[in-house]
Amino acid sequence: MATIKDVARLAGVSPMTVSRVLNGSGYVKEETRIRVQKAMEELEYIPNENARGLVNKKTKLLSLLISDITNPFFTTIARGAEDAANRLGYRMIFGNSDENIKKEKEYVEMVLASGTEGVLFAPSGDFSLPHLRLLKKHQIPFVLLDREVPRIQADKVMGDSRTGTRLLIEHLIDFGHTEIACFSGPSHISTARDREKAFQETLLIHGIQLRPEWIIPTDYKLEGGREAVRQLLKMKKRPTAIFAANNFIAIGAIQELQEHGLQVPDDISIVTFDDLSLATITEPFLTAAVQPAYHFGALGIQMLVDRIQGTAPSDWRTVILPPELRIGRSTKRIH
Amino acid sequence: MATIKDVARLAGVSPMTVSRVLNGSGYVKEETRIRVQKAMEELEYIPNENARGLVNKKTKLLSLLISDITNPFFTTIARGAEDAANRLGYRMIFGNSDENIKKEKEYVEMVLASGTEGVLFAPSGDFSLPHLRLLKKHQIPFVLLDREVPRIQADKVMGDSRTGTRLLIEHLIDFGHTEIACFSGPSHISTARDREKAFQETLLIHGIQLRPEWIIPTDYKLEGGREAVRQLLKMKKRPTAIFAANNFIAIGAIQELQEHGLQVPDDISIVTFDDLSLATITEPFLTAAVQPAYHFGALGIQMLVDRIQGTAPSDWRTVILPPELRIGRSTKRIH
DNA sequence: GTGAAAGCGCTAACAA
DNA sequence: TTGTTAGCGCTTTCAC
Repeated sequence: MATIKDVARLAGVSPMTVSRVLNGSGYVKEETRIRVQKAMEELEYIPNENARGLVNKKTKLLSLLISDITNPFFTTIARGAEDAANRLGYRMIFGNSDENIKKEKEYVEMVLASGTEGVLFAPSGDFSLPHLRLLKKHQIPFVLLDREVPRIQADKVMGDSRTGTRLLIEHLIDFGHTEIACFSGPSHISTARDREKAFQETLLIHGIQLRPEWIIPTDYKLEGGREAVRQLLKMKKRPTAIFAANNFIAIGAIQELQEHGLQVPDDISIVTFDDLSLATITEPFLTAAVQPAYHFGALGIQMLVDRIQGTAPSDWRTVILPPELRIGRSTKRIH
Repeated sequence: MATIKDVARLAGVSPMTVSRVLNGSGYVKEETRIRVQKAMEELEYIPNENARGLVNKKTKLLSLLISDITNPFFTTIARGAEDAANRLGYRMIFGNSDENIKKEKEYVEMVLASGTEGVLFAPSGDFSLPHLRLLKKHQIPFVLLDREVPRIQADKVMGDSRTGTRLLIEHLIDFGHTEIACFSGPSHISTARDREKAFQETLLIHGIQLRPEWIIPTDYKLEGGREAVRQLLKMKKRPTAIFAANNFIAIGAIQELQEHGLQVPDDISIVTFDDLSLATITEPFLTAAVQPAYHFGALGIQMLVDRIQGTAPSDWRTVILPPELRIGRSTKRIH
């Protein structure tokens, strides 16, 4: 592995001159520059970023921490983030916390240890607070993605859970449903709280009686949706529709319903947040409040880089990206 | 940001002692160790991995280069890789080459610059050769994933394109199809070549006449499938079934067919390699040769770490993971 | 224009 | 059991 010294020796200059050529800093005679560049190519020299970072703290490295790499919502965010980062001259590393606070901690420490200049952070939930505090303490700028964390000041790119939920529930009401269950996410995740609250509000506004036993808290995973269905099926009275707080819950629910011989939408309708992008093979199956995931990522990186380069306004910015109602085949008009 | 010196000062020892506590190397009096650990906690000390890597070349960092982060096949690989890496005490960074040789090059350089100990590499195609040579030159071990690259010696985790293709085509034949088109991938990708070849062989074995115009080369993306359909629809004679070389081609094809008023499987059947995991909402829609993506990743990391730690056999190993035929609703019996 | 010296945070090798 | 010295690959500062 060639070092700056090897290049210097081959080019017959000092390491310092090579460094100048590398960084385009200071004055270097055109002739010397060319000689150095030739030497770099010949040795297939690649500057050691660790060493560079050690000296000048500019690693041109950003991190993206997402909470579930198997969820298309987050991988699409990753794509948006990556494209934006490359456009702005930054490299990216990705970490997957897997909705797991311990893994998240490890990644935050790894991020700190790696010399990242900034973090795009999709927190696993409220318990992410200490991790964010840690980033603050180490003066690493970050942008919060998708989920709020109480008691933390930061730039944020958020969805609009309230509007999305309202659109979905009103679509159900429009289709004649008044008996609607809510498969909610974990209460330590802000979007889960917001969606559940908006669910209750929307019913209230439309004068629909709320049945507390139909609000089933679960997690944002397939198994959560399955478990919620099992609970629901034990009850005497069943709803005609389900509002699932995220895509995985919806799919798990559909799978479990299926296994119990219930068809969507014939036996029960279902709506959800976020789609599966690719799963929309023919017409979209899931009726969903679709969020612009790619823009979550791209915008987040933009804000992060603004903050790193000091071009962001001094007060924190929150951008809210609205969801769009996309009607699929998972909902059916009744009555 | 606290350094090892700060910790040393607070604990009243030399940096070297702190280093020993950190690494569990050498002898440290129990009492001293505790004092140092207290100091580390108090300062929320996180060792700078760059500096460590600079010294001892052991960064405990692995890289995964995948060719399309939006493809569930690859994200599932990522999960498998990550789990295995964590289990073995390594951290991971992910890079997405986006099937783009230029981006791939940038990532390889970034990987080299980052001090990664090894790379799990899903090459974008044959043109990845120079990048692999570069890794060799820098003595970074790597394991090739999913795709072969001619003229390179390496450990490999591969699928079995031949068997998978045969299973799919024979399923079609079994369903009465003899007029089958092949939407092939780019010829610079080994799996695409293998699948196309296996397609031809299987037809031959079953005495089915090959129609060269029905072999349509395209890329492994949605748009590729769409474009292939447009070409197909211009022809006088249309097949009753399509063999798509990967999942994205299949989906793009289905979408485009749909837009031309053709239904799958009623008007045309379709089979493909790899599923979309989540897209299998109810029963699986796509009839597919499903590959064990998670194991691709997990096994790849295992082999990589074996190589890094010198516990691998001296000659190169190739593991072939067989696909499984999963019959969905995208194929229909005819005659 | 170019180079020498010093140091970023850490650890291997050697001393004590 | 602990500390000192030197150096990983690079850049900053200052001299020439």
